[in-house]
Amino acid sequence: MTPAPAFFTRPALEVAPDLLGAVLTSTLPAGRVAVRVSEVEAYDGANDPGSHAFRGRSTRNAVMFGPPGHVYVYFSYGMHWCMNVVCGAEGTAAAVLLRAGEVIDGVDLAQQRRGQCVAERDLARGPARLAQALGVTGVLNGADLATGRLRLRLPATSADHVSTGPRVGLSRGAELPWRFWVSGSGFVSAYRAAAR
DNA sequence: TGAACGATTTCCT
DNA sequence: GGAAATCGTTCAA
Repeated sequence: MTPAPAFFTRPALEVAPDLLGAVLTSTLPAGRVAVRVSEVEAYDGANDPGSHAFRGRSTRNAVMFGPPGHVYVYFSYGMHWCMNVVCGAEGTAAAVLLRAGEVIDGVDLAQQRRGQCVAERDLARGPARLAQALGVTGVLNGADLATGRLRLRLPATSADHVSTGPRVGLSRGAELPWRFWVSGSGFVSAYRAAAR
């Protein structure tokens, strides 16, 4: 089922676990790739020291403050793209980072983007890997999930078992258990404690 | 105007 | 287990 607009108009902490099992499909000139989401992280704008929006609105994070149901794509470490689903009421800057998933359609294209030697299990296991497998870059920043080249489909029933834990790679706010993943899934990123 | 660092990945030892 | 790659954003001066 395609989620109703109201699905996204909730706090990130409520939307995040509901996204587990959802299928994200990118339809671009190169072809179509679909990924079943197995790991996410919640970011709660103004109150969250780990969020890009913690210090207020800026050119980069403007999309987070916009209407929910859109995609926030950012450039990281000078070489990687990562994608979020904007949620919460407009102006709240809440978002959910898609950290990992399983490629269930368009495996050939995903492998072409990621590299022929990459194992199928590793095609979208990690936030930057997931974005690369789907062909997501900055040009899709702000794209609307309802009408754009990216579409989201919710599972008939929510994930059976959900695990929670600390978020990955943050120097601040890392103690909050705002990471969610499908228990026992092999398509989950490897945890690494924040550097520093 | 400059310096530090990051919601990461990959390759090396 | 450790470090490099690489650049836009942010913060300090």
